[in-house]
Amino acid sequence: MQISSRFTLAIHIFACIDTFGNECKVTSDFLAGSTNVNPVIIRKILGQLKGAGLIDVARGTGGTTVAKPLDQITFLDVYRAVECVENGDLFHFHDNPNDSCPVGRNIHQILDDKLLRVQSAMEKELASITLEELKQDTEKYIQQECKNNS
Amino acid sequence: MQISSRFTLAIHIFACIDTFGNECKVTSDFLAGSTNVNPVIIRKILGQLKGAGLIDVARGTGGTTVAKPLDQITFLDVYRAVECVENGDLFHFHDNPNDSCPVGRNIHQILDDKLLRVQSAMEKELASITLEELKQDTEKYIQQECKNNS
DNA sequence: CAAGATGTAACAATAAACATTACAACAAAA
DNA sequence: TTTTGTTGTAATGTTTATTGTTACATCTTG
Repeated sequence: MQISSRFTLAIHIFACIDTFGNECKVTSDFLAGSTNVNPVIIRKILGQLKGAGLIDVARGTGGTTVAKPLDQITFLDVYRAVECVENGDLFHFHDNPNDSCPVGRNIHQILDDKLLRVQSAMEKELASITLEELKQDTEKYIQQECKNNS
Repeated sequence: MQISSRFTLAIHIFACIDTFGNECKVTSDFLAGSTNVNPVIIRKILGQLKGAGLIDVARGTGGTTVAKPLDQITFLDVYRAVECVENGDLFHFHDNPNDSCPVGRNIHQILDDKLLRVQSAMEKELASITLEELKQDTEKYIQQECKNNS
């Protein structure tokens, strides 16, 4: 299965805060409009991002802001915050390999480090992308679009 | 969500062929025993591996063999064969970002290449592991176990 | 032909994602 | 202080993919 859309949603949320945060209040309804996803789903993701210390959400009055400098938040932080994979493991292992078979008994010994290598390679790349880069690119593409329409 | 256990099952299957292929016939029932997974699930995976040209399955008589030299099959080949992710995309993107929002309209432009970078890093690592390495390690750990018991 | 496999269809069970309604708790402005 | 708009969250439903299971036609060889 694919990695939950919670991740791309979370990134989309940050792009919205970057773009609209100065002009207007970024509420869960606003984000629901931009992403085309139910506001309650958005609020759940906001809760996870808040729990990870990446954003602040204003109770009562409403609105979301980023809690840390953008170059200090990576895609990996976001990925981990929204818990895309259970237990942090990218690969789902079959549950009860047969203990009385030499292969079944040793399959974890054999495989686990290899799977971890793959997972680490992926996470390393996630860690190399910051929200600052996201902001730069978001501005770039939106401005490009403006030029094309003038 | 995590990547389907079809992948680790497929690798487990190859480890069994490596280990038992010379001594006995590796049938779907045998593999079901070692993995502790239903034979029909095994047969479906065997069908996918066969479709990708990685193994031969003997109709009627039964039994599975590897179709290519082990150092010419990578974990990536196996991963792709068992179709762990839809459409080949590791990340699930929310379906209909709002076209009338500047961010919603551009989110794919902004994100797609970054997601691809991450996916490629992961696939590159998958491609670096061969079934030859798997076989070596399988033998190693099983022999280690024998020593410990003597 | 008989025996033991594979290939596959059909259906059930489970689990996670995502949607939706509803409402209490909250903070600020009127 | 009441109103207004928002967040937090529970409860429930819908959908989709996974995995399990039964059943049986098909195949190969002895």
